[in-house]
Amino acid sequence: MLRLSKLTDYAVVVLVRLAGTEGVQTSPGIAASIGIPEPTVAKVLKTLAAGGLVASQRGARGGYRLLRPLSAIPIADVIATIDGPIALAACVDGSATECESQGLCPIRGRWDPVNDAIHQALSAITLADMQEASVPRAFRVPARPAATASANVLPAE
Amino acid sequence: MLRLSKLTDYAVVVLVRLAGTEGVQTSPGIAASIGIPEPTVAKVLKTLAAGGLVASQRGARGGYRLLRPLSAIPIADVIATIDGPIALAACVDGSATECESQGLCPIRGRWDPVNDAIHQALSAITLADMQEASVPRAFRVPARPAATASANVLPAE
DNA sequence: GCCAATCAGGACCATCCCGGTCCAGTTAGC
DNA sequence: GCTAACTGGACCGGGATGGTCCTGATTGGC
Repeated sequence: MLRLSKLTDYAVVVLVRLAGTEGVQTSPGIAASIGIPEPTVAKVLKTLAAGGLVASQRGARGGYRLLRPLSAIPIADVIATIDGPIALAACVDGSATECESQGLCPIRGRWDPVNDAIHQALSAITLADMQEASVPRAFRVPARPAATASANVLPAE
Repeated sequence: MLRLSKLTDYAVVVLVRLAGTEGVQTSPGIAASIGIPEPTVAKVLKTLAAGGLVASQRGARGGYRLLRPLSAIPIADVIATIDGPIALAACVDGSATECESQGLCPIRGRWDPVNDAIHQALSAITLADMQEASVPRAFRVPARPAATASANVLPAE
């Protein structure tokens, strides 16, 4: 299934959401606007800040803001920030864990080309590619001030 | 981390090992030769047989044999057989599970191009690509009959 | 015709990792 | 000084994964 962590999925949503505004946005505000539990969003944002994808402003009236435009953020970066370096299996050069049967394993280290291929593929696609097209126009939030955000981001339903 | 299941890793090793002989090989024999617990190898082989990558011969003197040369088996097939269809996240068209906040999610369904890119990358690399080159010559088991396999597959070193 | 070897297919369990929550601490505006 | 917000850590439960075992079906040999 090639499982990608759910946190990474959230991160993409959060980043796209963050791109919709010019000022900083608080994690409670973002959480409310995308319908993800607040502590989880906070954790994602903290990780993204540590990874240098977003900037954090502490204190009152603080929040997070995007450091680069979506078009300059390949998904590989997001995945690497949240999930750690992109590597398929344990049998990769970087990993410290040696597979126990390495003396017998006939293809040890051979996952590298596969990893490279995947890394290339993921580096070629940016968040902007994921955002544009086929997104319902209703959700293209156009730089709305965060002030009243928590009140009316939810479509009337 | 983009975790790939360990079973898939085993499957690759098993398939490469299977390619080293012309006749059928039993699962205990393969297990002994690659240093992986026998029941686990049996499970992998069963799955591979169900997926059409190997053929099984039941009864006494039965075993498994490869159906295609390694060069005709893209890793995407192995992964799909063991781990299920290649899909990164839950937010994919094929998945029946709807993400609960789909009304709010601004990029729903947008993982598809990413999945396609990864699928292409994995389809372009075959098991032969992973086997050849940079493998110690000692491990290039040259079509050795399975009869005495369990005794001397371990290179003297 | 019987027996042994081997695959088939399931149930089953333990362990690890992930997702999610919470708390104490720090910073910055008012 | 107080409050709002980020920071960093610990913490815990659930689910998936890896691994084992058992029973049955099939085939070849004696």
